[in-house]
Amino acid sequence: MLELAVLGFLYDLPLHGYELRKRISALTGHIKPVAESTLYPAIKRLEKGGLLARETQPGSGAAPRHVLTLTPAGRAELRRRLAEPAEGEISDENRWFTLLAFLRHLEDPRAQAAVLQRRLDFLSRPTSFFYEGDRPLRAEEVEDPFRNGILTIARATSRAELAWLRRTLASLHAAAGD
Amino acid sequence: MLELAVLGFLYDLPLHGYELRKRISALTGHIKPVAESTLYPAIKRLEKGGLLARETQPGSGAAPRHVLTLTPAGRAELRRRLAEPAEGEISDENRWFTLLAFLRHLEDPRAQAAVLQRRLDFLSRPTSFFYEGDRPLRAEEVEDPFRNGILTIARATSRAELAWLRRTLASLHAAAGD
DNA sequence: TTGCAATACATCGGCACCGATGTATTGTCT
DNA sequence: AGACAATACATCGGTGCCGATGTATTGCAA
Repeated sequence: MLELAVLGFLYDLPLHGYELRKRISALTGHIKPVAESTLYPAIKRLEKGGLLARETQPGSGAAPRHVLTLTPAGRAELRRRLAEPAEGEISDENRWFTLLAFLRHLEDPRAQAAVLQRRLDFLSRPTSFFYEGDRPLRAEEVEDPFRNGILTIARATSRAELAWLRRTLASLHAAAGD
Repeated sequence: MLELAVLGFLYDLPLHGYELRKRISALTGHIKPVAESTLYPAIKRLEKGGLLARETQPGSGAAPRHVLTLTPAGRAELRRRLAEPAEGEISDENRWFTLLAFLRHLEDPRAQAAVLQRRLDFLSRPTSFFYEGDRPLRAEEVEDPFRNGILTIARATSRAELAWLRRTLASLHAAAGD
């Protein structure tokens, strides 16, 4: 999730770590804050993997800035991660949102549609948080008001997202000329 | 999140690790699968902390079962974690849902209401995933269809959850005689 | 002028998580 | 008879995450 965000933001333009941190905080910070002690090692990892290069730029701020630029390998890697997301990227809303935030970088509407389709398939599978044996329970069958809330909210989210997915898939298919 | 689920399930009745795993998988497994190699160390941790006790029960299955029971300290700890959740439990939907799944164990409707109120406050804060300077952008202002989707879906979820929160808070206050 | 917040980076130790792998038994399908 | 899934636990190495802490500068407010 973190690495995807780093690659995603740098795909647009080179940034230094601190600026990157502010952008990631704005994107997902209200849900799950990003610690500096997580970001800087992540940058180092990506650098060691040849996905980004750093150029030290003195002046302007306090400590010398390290401006980070994606290498061609880094650009390819972002596109790969967007086109072939792990199952967790599809099922976990937090990670899915991060992926969505950068999906435009995939350019090919067919590839974008394929990713949305995976999320649609996931949301279409009949799953619940609560079961009676193997049978998923509906909200109406759950007496506990808090567990009922989980199902009520999840259903509303699912409905809204499915509608959006279908709408967006239609316009992507139109764009691709299908 | 994992520890909370363990404590939550055992609050109802003693279970062995394997059964615990199945219940946790049913609860959150479709979002984020739980690995055995994460569960067993977590059980050990809680045991070492004096929150649960294990009783070896031979027979029945394959390997001898370790039936896990919450100690009084474990029961108190669950109530404490439910009553005083960390900020991440409030902001992260996955963790919030886990908390909701066991909030009934808190019994006192006033304490339950206080927790729901924290979530309501969080959802009421004007935040976005995208900003222009400091100003949060509305869905209508975001051209990228995927980022627009994030805001559209988040708004629908938020609306549904706020309605549920207000409804449930009202009935909790009624139950508490406020 | 003293102090604090913001800018900008970095390290370290502890710990949680996970995939891989191992052990052993029961039940079922072929 | 043999294969395989399910039951039931456990360990180990690698790695990512995080809080605490450190360094150094700029700029604003008390």
